[in-house]
Amino acid sequence: MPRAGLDPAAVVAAGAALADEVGLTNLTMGLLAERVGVRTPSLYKHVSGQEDLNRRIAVLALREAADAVGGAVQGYAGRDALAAAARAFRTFVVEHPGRYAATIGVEPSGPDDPLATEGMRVLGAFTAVLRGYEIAESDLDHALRMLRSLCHGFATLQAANGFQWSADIDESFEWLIAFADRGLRAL
Amino acid sequence: MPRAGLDPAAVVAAGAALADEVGLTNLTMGLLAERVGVRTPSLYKHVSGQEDLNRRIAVLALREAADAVGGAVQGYAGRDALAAAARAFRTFVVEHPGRYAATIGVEPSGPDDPLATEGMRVLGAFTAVLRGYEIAESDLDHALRMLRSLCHGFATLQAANGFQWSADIDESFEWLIAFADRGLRAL
DNA sequence: GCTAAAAGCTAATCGGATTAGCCAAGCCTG
DNA sequence: CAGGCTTGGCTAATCCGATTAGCTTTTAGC
Repeated sequence: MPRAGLDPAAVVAAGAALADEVGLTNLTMGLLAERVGVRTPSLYKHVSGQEDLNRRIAVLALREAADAVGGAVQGYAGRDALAAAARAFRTFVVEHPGRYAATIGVEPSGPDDPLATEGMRVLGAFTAVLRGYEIAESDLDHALRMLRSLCHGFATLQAANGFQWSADIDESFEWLIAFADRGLRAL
Repeated sequence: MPRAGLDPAAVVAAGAALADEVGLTNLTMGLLAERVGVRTPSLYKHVSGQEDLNRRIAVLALREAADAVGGAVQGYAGRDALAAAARAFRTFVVEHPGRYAATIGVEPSGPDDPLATEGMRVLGAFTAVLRGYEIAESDLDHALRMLRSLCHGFATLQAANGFQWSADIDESFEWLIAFADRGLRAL
């Protein structure tokens, strides 16, 4: 019986991929074990359980989201930066619904928790976008929360297939970006 | 052994209440059975299983949300209506996080599904709000999605304790309402 | 080559969901 | 008011996924 050569990172990556494919709620230890070519109990050599797995997937997701959003914003400012960030975020959520779902509801245990660190990086990327607008210091937090709510809400609704009707979803999202941009410029 | 006098509605109502208390993910058939004073298998005389229970809780939640938002809007227009609707929605989600969570990810089986009906009622309430603004027909759907994303995103982030930092959450929400109002009036 | 930690495995336990099958309560009819 | 049917509840049993226990083999380091 040759070793599978697993390590926590490989297990987590496979778990995240599987969550994207079958949905986080259908991600089972048995399914993941099968995917990585190992018997179920062997997974416990790398992650301490389902909760731990979920946490690690969440950290991975936040890191990737932060990279995506942060990278997309590079070199842009104002409306272009806003559009790039929003698009990158939504693309990430829609393409990786399972791992993004893992980030919802997990709470960092403290300021040193990687979960907190990566979460801050995502916020940092959006904060960078806001710096391109003339926003009063007192409005910054609120604007950040607005942006976050908008992106999170739209992306999760789309990922959950929550938009049934007529209008084109991409078009709605672009409309949303324009709406937010006008509002932010008017502050 | 006297009868408990249960019926599907009572089971669903208890399930929704329990979900709000302990979180939807911790809602277990055993816990619910205990709550309604019956042994676990007896629940299956009223709901066909966990998935069915979840669906029914979702229908209940959407009905209540539609009632809350629709009722709050009565007699108001424009910014007042927007504020009333948004506040009612957020209050509902924050006070009933469990049952609202049940609405996420469930898909109506068809146009006659009560889930679809009640969902439409919620949308209808928000659509009524938008009628108080001068919005071009072509912008209506987008504006509705924007409003929905904003409310859904903010409420779920708050319910998941997703806002860690400094600024006051209620204040942010009021800021959000004002932001949306200005944007909608500028259309 | 020797050894100990690491990584797999099988077997067993546990808990929650669900099903099978039995029984009593309540209602409706004659 | 008894008989019988339907309904709601119960116990026992099954199933499945998570997790733990304990054994074995690989393999890095000496």
